[in-house]
Parts: sequence; structure tokens; C-alpha cells
Amino acid sequence: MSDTTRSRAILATASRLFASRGYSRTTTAEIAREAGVAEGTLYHHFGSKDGIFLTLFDETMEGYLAGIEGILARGAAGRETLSAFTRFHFDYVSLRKEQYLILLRDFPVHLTVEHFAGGSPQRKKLDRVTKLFSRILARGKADGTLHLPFPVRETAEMLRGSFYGATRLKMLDLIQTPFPRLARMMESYWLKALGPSQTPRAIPAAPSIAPSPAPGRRRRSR
Amino acid sequence: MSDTTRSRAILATASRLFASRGYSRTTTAEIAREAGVAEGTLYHHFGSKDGIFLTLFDETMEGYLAGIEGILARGAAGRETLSAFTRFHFDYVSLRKEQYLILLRDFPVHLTVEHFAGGSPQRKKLDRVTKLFSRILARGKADGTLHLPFPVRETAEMLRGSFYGATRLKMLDLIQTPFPRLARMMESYWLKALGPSQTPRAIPAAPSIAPSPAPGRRRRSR
Amino acid sequence: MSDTTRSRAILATASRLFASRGYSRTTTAEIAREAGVAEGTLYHHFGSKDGIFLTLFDETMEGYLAGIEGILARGAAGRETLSAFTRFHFDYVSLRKEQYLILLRDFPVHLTVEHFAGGSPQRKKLDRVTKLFSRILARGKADGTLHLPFPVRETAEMLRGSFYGATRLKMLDLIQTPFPRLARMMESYWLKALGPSQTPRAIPAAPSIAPSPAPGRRRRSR
Amino acid sequence: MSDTTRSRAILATASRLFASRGYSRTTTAEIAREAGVAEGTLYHHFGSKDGIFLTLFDETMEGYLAGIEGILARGAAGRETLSAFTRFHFDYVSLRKEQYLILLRDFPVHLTVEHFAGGSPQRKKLDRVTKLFSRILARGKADGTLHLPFPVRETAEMLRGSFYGATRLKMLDLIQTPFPRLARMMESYWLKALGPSQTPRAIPAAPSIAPSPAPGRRRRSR
DNA sequence: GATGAATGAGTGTTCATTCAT
DNA sequence: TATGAATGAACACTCATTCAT
Repeated sequence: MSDTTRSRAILATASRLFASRGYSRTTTAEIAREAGVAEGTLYHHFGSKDGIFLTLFDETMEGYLAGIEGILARGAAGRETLSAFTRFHFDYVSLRKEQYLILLRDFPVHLTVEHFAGGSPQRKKLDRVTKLFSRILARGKADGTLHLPFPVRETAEMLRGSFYGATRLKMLDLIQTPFPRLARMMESYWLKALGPSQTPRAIPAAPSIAPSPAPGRRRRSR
Repeated sequence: MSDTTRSRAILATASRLFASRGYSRTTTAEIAREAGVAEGTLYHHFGSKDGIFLTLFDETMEGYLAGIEGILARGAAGRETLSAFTRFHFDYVSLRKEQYLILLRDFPVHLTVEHFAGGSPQRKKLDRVTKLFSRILARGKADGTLHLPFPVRETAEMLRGSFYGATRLKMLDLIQTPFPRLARMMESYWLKALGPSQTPRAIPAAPSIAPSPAPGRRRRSR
Repeated sequence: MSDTTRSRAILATASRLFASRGYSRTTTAEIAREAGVAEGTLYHHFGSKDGIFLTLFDETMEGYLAGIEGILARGAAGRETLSAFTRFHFDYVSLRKEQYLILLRDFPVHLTVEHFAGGSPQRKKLDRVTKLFSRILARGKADGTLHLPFPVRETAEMLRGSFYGATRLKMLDLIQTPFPRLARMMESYWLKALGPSQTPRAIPAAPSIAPSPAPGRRRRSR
Repeated sequence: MSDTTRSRAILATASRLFASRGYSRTTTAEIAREAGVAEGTLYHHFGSKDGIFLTLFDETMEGYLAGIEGILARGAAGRETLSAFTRFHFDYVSLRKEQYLILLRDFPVHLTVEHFAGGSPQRKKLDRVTKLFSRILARGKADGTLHLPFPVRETAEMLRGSFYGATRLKMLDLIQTPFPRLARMMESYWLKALGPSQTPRAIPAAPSIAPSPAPGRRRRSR
């Protein structure tokens, strides 16, 4: 059995077990046993139980980030890119439900604290997500296909929160709507939210300089 | 020291400790010591460490649900109610950051599995959130202030996911945008997303996956 | 509710619970709850959990001892008294299976050590059993209806061990033979064991003065 | 220190401690400390405190069963085999008083319930004892050296109960008669009980519950 | 690299008992 | 007498990690 085989066996087993009974309920002994390796082997390859988790995290995130980058690389307009991202996002998490479940459900709090800090590789990956959202939005803003009454980065953070939250609640079975429908809704509503302002006559006037006056007024009109 | 005092001391201490070092890193011995009671007293009142957590969960959720119900009770139009909810939501989690942090960050996976199941009191509370979202949206749909191209319940689930996700990422410090700004953005974007359609004839159509031609033309208008 | 009623309720409940799940698996909280009294009440009446057990022990033993004494008081011959005792013993334990189960199965080791010592009331009751066995045997020896090649007291101890062991194994379900049959066998075999010596010609010779020479020789004749 | 050494050290220490202060009064921490191993090692080897106990049980029983089988293998007549068994039994428990004390005194009730059930290895061992008793009796019945007015299996169960009870009461110090004397008595009385009938015509009769008239007349002959 | 026996600090939980009311 | 909230010492068991082979 080559190293690679052993490593893959460990990762595959860990992924399955984490998904089925949660990170903290899975023991290293179990992973070793079901992967058919000795417990010490886990430590040779990954250093610690957390190390296994972080490797899975990295791999899943890598694929996710690469996917988004691929979409951006197509060079489509911002609006279209946002559409394509939405479809990609839900396809990705649907097809890799196990991996995403782990990421979204199990990320241990202590890892959050330790590894979401400052310049950890994990934190960097997470920040890249926001950056990619920002690039999508910035492109749309630049090409006029998306209208942002708020700064790009802030909007990107909020948008990312929305996708994250809807996906996580779905993963936790707190949402009944099936994934494909969720994808369609997210696409439709966000395209509208980031589309031209609601009042037709407002469109030609001030396309996207600032929050359109009409909604702005209404918001605090009470 | 009355019963209530003791119980409150335990809950307050547990809340503080859970928030500061996470649920699993907090020991029952610590809670007891810092609350000034015997360890057995924890079990007398709450049955288990999980029981303490779930009590905190229930109390925080109770206040949250009551707040939303209060807003609905005002009888304002759907659109205005959604606005009010948005402000309430971010005020609530800002003011009770500790409690919400616990709920959003620490909810242990094993509790998720055990207590989000079917008819648990916790699950019921969570489902009530979706129902309240649905009531807001249904009101807006009825009075014409909100426009939903998708079913009320599904939209409510997605909307809830968005609020949840943005809030959780903020709690995890993965979002830099400050809470008030996050609140304003969520309000603004969602009001627009649920506002009157950009072009009336687009509503009945399936959510367009391809970017609509009109905005596409307008790009680079900046 | 009078004291007596409360005490009886506690004893009855404890007896039932001890029998169904064992002494150590039964908690004072359970006893109190199911008896419908406060936990403190247990301690007012019996001082401790062990106190409840010992009270049950005493009551069961009292009935048992009184039964044997009643049989002895009839003044029948030793052999007949032994017969009557056998029947009484198995009737008693059959009819009060719950109580006897507790005595025979659950007597906690620490109580054994503490309360079987020297002059404890419990130890005295146990010693009275042996004394009553001795009285039966002594009567039989005196009236010639029982033949003991060994001292009365030693034979009594062994006899008691036999009854005790057969009964305990039956209580533990390690013996399949039903109680009535067990009773008949014990009676039959022990009457024979304590009957006139096997060799017919030995009977008229030396009825019961000393161990008959024949069996004595045979024992080590190998 | 080899595996075997460690395991043996744990078993030897546990045996000593169980015998001296009882199973439930012995803590796993004590066993580990006195055996010179880490507490985790106990669990590595035996899985639980109960596991240690059951291992001791198995080993003691194994030796006991092997001893009886050895006696049967000699091929002696049934009566002689019963004699030999009696001597073996009391020798065995005398020489291994510690182990037998544990088995006879400490077997925890919860283990009784869990491990005496149906097909457990422990139950099987206990049932083998009865089977070996049956083989002894069956041999004696076949070769005419033992006389059983009751079925072999039932007699075996009762006989086993007798040996068990006398031994247990001795272990609990409720019997004063020393072991060797106890052995002689058991041998003598049971050989007689299973010997040829006193009066040939009494054999076919049902075990007389009423005292036989002849001895009855003889009473008060002292 | 691979092993797996050994580790031992750490933890949630139990429960008989007490005592102020 | 009766209560039951409070107690706190005690304990079995866990499990990520190490290290000699």
C-alpha cells in the first residue's frame, strides 16, 4: 500500500465518519480501524486529528475556490457570472454533500478560534471566498450589469453570508425546500436585488451612483 | 439564596463561559465554581450540561420569537414589517451578543442531531422562526407591498437562511462590516429583491438563468 | 397519611424496586418518588438506604424464623420436623419470592461485612437459623429418627448451606427444576442421608449412637 | 514489561483488591496504581471494570471445570467419581480462596442479570457445571453405584446447589465448620443420600412427605 | 514509514445524605 | 414530622497522542 493510498483511505474514512456522526463523536481509533491502518499512521500523515480535519477542509475549499475562479475566468458579464456562481455553488454542495456537511456543520469551535485567526491557511481560504464574491460584484458594477448601493466588499460579505446561511440550514435539515429550488430562488432574488432600481423611470436617471432615492426614502419613511 | 437566584447564577455563568471559551471547553466544574454553587446543583436544576445549554437556547429564542411576534402585532404592512424585523433582528443580536454567539457558534453537533429532530421543543422554536418569516411575507403578498415569484414558505426559508448566515459569519468574525451597516444592507437589498418587479412581464417567467438582455446592454455605464 | 402508612409505603416500594433492579441500581430518589414521599422522609424513618434494606431483611427473616419455630413447637419427631421444615422453607420462599430474592441475591457485600459481623442483629438472626436447624437435628438424634455420623452443629451448618444454595441458585434462575420438585427432592434425599444406615443389618444394631462404621470405612475405602 | 505481564499484574491486583474490600469498593484507579500501570491500560486490556471481573470469573471457572473433567476422565465408577469430585471441590476452593471468594461473594447483581442471561460465555460456564454433575450422576446410575429416585438433571441441579450453598456460606463466614470437615460431611451424607435405598420397598414409593411410621414411633427414645 | 500498546489528565455524572424551613 | 433543594466527594471511562520497536 503506497503512502498515497493510505492517506486517501484515511481521508475518505474520516470524511465519512465525520459526516455521519460529527467530528467530536468520531475517534481516531475508529478512523484507523475503518481505514485499515494503525492509529499511529494517522499521526505520521496528518499530525493530529485536527490535522485530518483541516486537510479535508483545505481540499474541499480548494475545489470550491477553483470552481469559482473558473467561472470568473470565462469573462462573462458580472450579472451572468453571479448567475453561474449560484448554479455552481448549489451543484457543488449537492454533489459533495458529505464534504460540505463536515465543513458547514462540524467545524469545531476551537479550530474556528485557532485557525480562523489572522494569517492561517484556513483563514486565507475563507477570505478568498469573500474576495471572489467581490470580484464578481466589482465586475458587474464595472460593466453596469449589477447595481450596488453599498460598497463592493460589504455587499460581498453579506452575499456570502446569505449563501452560507441558506446552505448551512439546508445541511442541518432546517430547510425543506430542495436544493435545486433553493438555487433558483437565490439566483432570482439576488439578481433582482442587485438589478436596476425598481422604478422604471429611475433607471435612466441615476443608474447606480448611490442608493436609489425612492427605496431610500421609503426605508425610513415610517 | 433563592432557587431562582441559584438557577439564574448558573445560567449567567454558563452563558459567560460558553461565550468566552466555547461550549465544549467549558467544564461543569468551572460553571459551578464560578456560579458559587455545588456541582450537583447544576444537575439538580438542569439535569445535564446539555440541559443548561438548551435552557439558554430556549430563553434566547423565546425573546427573539416574542420580538418578532410583537412586530407582527403592530399590524403594519408587509413591507414595513419586513423593515422593522430587519432592524429588530440586528438590534437583538447586537445587544445580546453573548447569548447569540452561543447559539450561533456553539450549538453542539450532537445536540443538533438529538434536539433538532422532529418534535423537540428546540425544533419547534426553530420552525416558529420560519413561520414568522412566512407571516411577514404572506402579509406583504396580501397587501401588495411585497412581490414573491416563489411560494411564501420557500421564500421564507431562504430569507431566514440569509439572515442566519450573515449573522453567524459576523459572529465568527468572518465578516468585517459592522452590524449596523449589515442591517441596513440586508434591509435595502431584501426590500428591493421583494419589491415590485423591474419589468412586469419578467415576473411570471422562470427565474432567468441567463442575464436579462436589458441590463446586459447597459454595462460600463459608469 | 399516618407514619405507619408512610413507612409501609416506603418498604413496599423499596422491596419492589430492589427485587426488580437490584439494591445498588435502586436510588433513594426513586424509592421516594414511587412511594409518594419526600426523600428526607426515608431518612426520618430508616436513617439510611441500608437501613431500609436491613428493615426488609429483618422482617423477612423474622417471618422465616417464626415459621421454623412454629414447626418445632408442634413437638413432632425430628424426622417429621425436618420434613415439615422442608415444605415450609420452599413454601415460604415461593410465596415471598420478592422478599427472598432481595435477601438472597442483593445483600450488599459491604453490609455483609459490616452487619454479619459479631453481634449485629442481622448476624444474630442468621445464627438463629443455624440454631433452629440444630434443634431439629438434635431432636431427631435424641428420638432416634435421624442418624448423624457428624456433630449436630456441623451437620446443621452443612444442611443450612444446602437449602440456602439450592434456593439461591433457583432465585438466580440457574436451576430449572421448579420449586415444588426441588422441595420434594431436598426432602427425600436429606431424609435418606439422615436416615438409618444403608446396610439393612446395620439398622437394628446401632441406630444413631455414632457414625456407623460401615459408611465410615467406605468413604475412604478407595 | 510484556503484554502478558501487564495483563497478569492487573488481574492479580484486581483479584487481591476485590477479595479484600469487595468489587464495588475497589476503584479502577486503585487497581491501576497498585498494578503499576496507567488507568487507561486497564481499559486497553479489559474494556471495563466489569471486564476485569469477568476475566477473573472465566479463569477461575475454567480451572474448576477442567478439574471436574479430569476427574471424569479417570473413568472411575459413578460413586467413586462423586467422592473424588467432593474432595476436589473443597480442595480447589480452599487453595484458591481469594478467587472463589470473589466469585461467590462479589459477583455483582448487575452482572448476574446481564451475564447470566441466555448465551453469554459466563452462563455457558455455569451450565457446564450442572452438566458435569449430571455426567457424574448418570454414570453412577448406569453402573449401579448411585441410586436416583429423581431425574438425573434435577438431582444434579439440587446437588450443585448444595455444594454451592455450603461453600458460599463458608466463604461468608456464616459457617464455622472448617473446610476439610465440610468436605467429609458433604461426601458422607451425599454418598448415603445417593446410596442404595434403606429398605428396598421404599424406593418405588414417592418421597414420603410424612415421616415414616417406624422412626416416628421411636421418638423420645433418649 | 508503520505499528499499536500504553498513557493519564480530564470530565460529565451519580446519589446517599443533610438541614433549614 | 415532613420536606426537597443543595451538596460534593467519588468514579468509571474516554481518547488524542506518544514512542519504542
